Amino acid sequence: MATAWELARENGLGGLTLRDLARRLGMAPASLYSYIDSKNGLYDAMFAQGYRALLAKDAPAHDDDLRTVLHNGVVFYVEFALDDPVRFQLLSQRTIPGFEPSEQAYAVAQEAYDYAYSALTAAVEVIQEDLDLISAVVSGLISQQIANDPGGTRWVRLVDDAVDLLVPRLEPRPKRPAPSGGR
Amino acid sequence: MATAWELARENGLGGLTLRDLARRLGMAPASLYSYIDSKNGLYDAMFAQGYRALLAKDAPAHDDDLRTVLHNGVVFYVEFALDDPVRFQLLSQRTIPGFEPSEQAYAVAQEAYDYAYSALTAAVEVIQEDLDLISAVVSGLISQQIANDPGGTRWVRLVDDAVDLLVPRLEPRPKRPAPSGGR
DNA sequence: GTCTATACATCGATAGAC
DNA sequence: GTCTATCGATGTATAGAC
Repeated sequence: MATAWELARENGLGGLTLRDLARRLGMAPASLYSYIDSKNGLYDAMFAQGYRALLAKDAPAHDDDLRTVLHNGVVFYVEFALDDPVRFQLLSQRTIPGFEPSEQAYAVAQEAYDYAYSALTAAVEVIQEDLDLISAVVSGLISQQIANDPGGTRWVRLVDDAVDLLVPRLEPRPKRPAPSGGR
Repeated sequence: MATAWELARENGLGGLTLRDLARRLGMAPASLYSYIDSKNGLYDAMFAQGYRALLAKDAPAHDDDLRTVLHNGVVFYVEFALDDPVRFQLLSQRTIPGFEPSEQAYAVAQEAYDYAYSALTAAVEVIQEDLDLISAVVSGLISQQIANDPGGTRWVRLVDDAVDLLVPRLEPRPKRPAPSGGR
């Protein structure tokens, strides 16, 4: 798996070939089929592993201040994505023709997203549209950064501005701790 | 070109093969090389043609109201993108391994972006960071829509909300100081 | 079980005849 | 311009040695 990621980073996600992988592992290409059932099976394993890496990353501490929570959450995910653009491409964009994550792999993805949003949903009352808007803004920053200024900071440095955009929309609905009963 | 787009829409951008293209055109695969120099050359021609299609699309009329200008502009580009998701993938995402638009094709892209932003830049004073933030939000909405709810409206229907997010950031700096009083 | 060896269809691309 | 023939590389798959 590590070697597969390595090659994907070198030659692009779609540029990954089983023959290259076998060569670097010192194996015959056919031997790979003892570990994977197909190339898409390899992508599927990488997909799940990618989201497990997100789950393994230390989430920012929960906080009372909405802006802090949102800011830390956005930075958390942007860091994760830009740390390995190829991984982001596999996890968040549908770019490999014919590849569809399996049900099990998709379940890991779902769990990871819940994890990534946990601090936010704990801090304020949010509806699905809020999360969708946030995901659009954040993934937009990341994908523009990767596609149009790889290795640079042209869009990453707009993270604070993006948070400023989003905070007012979420602010009017502070979550009440519910002193008596509730929950 | 039309047949190439047709096949790309059917089999995905990366699923386009010269053999399929030749077969549908009733030619031998090798004959294609009288018209293109390589498969990436074909992608390059499609890239330029895609942006020429954006330039050919009727831009929304300029308007005094910032919100209207921004809203129309966002709808203008979102419509263009979702009208042909494969085209959006080629034009705005770096998804084909080894493909890099040529200098000429990139010039068309630049011209198209100036065109797409013309109404906005005419209405208010904007800096590069404003445009980058807008492009991130808009492309984020589009790519999330295509990747996670193809054919649906889950993210498209958030266009108004996205505009609401952006307007306050652009508002405090009206371009026309207004002859003597406030507008 | 894991490997080597090999086969097959398809891919982008080239050479050369007409 | 279009064709046939062919190349090396690729994904996939099977047979069989150890």
